[in-house]
Amino acid sequence: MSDAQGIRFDLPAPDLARALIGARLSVRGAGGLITETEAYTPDDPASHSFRGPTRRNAAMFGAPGHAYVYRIYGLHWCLNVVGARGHAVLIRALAPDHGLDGMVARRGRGALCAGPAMLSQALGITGDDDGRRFGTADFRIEPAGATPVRILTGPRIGISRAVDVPWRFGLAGAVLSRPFR
DNA sequence: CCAACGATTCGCT
DNA sequence: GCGAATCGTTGGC
Repeated sequence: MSDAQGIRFDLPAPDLARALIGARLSVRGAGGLITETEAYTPDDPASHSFRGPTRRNAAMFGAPGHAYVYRIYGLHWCLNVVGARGHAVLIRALAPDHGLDGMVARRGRGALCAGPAMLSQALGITGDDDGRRFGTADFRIEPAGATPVRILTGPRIGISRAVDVPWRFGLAGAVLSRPFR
């Protein structure tokens, strides 16, 4: 049949993080296959949602399938996909497959999408996208293909708490922010 | 109120 | 490998 199965967003972050590996993210005409994700849950000390709703993390406590975009180090933006209430998945890397010209224009020299802030810059994602719903032509995530993919796991990057929890996921052999070991 | 610190990246050594 | 950039959020007094 022709009905395209959409992604089920209403999941605990670790499950959604795995499901998003190999899915296609498209933002205003640019995007590609998601190759690296990290999961953050409400009872996770490393998560922005750990201390309950605030102005910044409001989207994490909103409806599933929306974006949570936050500013890091006062200068970069990071994109998350909201799952079940208080759960979110950080998109850390992408294998670009369309809209390359725009990405190059926004990124300049260097890797395009091999890190959460690089990816946001390449796709033109900013705080204006915080709370936006995935599902329109200009802002969407399509499910991974039926082809089985090998998914690597490991500890998350750049956090100072719950450093050993293995909630980082990556597509084997793809562009990543850092290698898995 | 004020000080410290990021779910990072880039450039230089 | 190391440190600067840069500012909103957080946590302590």
